[in-house]
Amino acid sequence: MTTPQLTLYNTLTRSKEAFTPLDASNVRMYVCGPTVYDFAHIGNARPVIVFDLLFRLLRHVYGADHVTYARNITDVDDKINARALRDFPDLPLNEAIRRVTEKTEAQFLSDAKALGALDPTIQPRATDNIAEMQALIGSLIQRSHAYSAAGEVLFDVKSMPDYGQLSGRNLEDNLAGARIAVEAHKKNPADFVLWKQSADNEPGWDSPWGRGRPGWHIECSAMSERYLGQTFDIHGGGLDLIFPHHENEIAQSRCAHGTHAMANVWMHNGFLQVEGRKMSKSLGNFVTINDLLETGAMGGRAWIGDVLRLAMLMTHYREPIDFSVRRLEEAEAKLADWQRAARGAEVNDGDAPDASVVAELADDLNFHRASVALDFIAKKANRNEGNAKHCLAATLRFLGFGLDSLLTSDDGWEEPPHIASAISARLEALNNKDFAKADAIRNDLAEQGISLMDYKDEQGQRATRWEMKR
RNA sequence: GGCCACGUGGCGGAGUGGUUACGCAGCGGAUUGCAAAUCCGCGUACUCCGGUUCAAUUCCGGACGUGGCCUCCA
Repeated sequence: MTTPQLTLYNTLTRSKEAFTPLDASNVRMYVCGPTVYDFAHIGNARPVIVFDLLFRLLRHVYGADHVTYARNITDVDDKINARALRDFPDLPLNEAIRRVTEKTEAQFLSDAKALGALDPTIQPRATDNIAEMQALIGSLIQRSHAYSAAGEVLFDVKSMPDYGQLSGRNLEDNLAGARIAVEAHKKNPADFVLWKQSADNEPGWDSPWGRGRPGWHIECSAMSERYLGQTFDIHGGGLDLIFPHHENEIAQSRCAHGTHAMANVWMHNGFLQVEGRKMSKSLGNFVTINDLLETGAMGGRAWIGDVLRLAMLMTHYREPIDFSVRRLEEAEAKLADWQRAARGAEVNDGDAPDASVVAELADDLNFHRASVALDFIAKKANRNEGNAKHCLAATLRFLGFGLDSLLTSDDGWEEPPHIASAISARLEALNNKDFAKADAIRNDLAEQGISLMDYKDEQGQRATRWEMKR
């Protein structure tokens, strides 16, 4: 099989580029993960899903053992401290923080799994990489890219001539905004914190610059270096992270290592709105992933992870999305169509996905065009052409979708035996032309949420299959 | 105020300097005891105003609208 050429949009150059890994035997991708202080909302789900799709594609193209995907867990942050103090005021701070971060991290991992995302190769925690961050800060100071002032260590943006490349901003633009509070101890208003001192009631680690904690940007520089190297292939995250977070990561990593690039390709997913409005707690349209999976927060009912995944991927990853009930319904109907068409196929994990679907994804993750190709395969499967059914099933699995999640029920659900006996009783009634009895059985099952579909099997005999009604 | 995206038929959504995807919903037909599912067929849309061009939804300029960043927010 020929290896498809990947093309990816690079924020750094504002254009689509052919992708060539630094080392095809170890393709390396870093994505900014969650700060674990609260439930992840539906907007947080987008990068999880988008970069999972890219991870799957990279594994397909370069081999599953030749891709390293790191997604961090930020477990040191002032919002976490605030949450810990609020929720566990009676516990020692460190214990309270641990409660908050462990619980939130477990919730995030369970959400990601429900969304069909593979585990990243590595999920490093910030608190396990404090020494690496300190080493990086030390080398920035040594190279005169950072300085101490008022108990903080700050990055000196003026020391980096091409600071601002990713976001297309220059220091003058930032000044023009004039909304950055000019702090007297900074050489330049755009200088940002690498290390800050902690008060006794704040979490802290000993360091050459006193007991303190890292700034927000330094952790990603430290962890990506540790796990992926000083320069790697792809760095991803949400659009909002371009500035300042990713800009500052680049500044830290390149200046600390004296490299020309931190990552070759920078990818950013678009934002989403909910029912046409910006998602916010005050508008009452703030929905978490967990709300969608387990409550009636949208549309008065719960939605399975597969449906959320498709609803998210229906739109190209760089475009804005209006997340709505109608969108969820459409995704659900589409996925049910595919699952019906793939029904009964036996697939194994390694079975190859359809080449045309892969080719569409290879063009900057054009999932929508891939889904058009899937529709085409589904149509062939419904007409029983060739191996279309198997191909469809293998491709759905490759894309991270369940094969019968909408037709039966949640994983682990077992078909009650009475369904099979009711169906055979109905078939017997039908063969006796006792339609009243047959319809009574059908109605009875319908009330239990089971809908029936009659068809002719390969011998031309009447047969019936069932699925869950949603 | 500065910078940056986006604006396609009822809805979703790709793409293209001229032949005008595709899906959902809707309509018609086939099939079915009736349904459901499935199959076949049917829709000439590209915010507005200028400009470039033989030709613009597609390129350029402007307007309007929506959103993002400039505030450790995906």
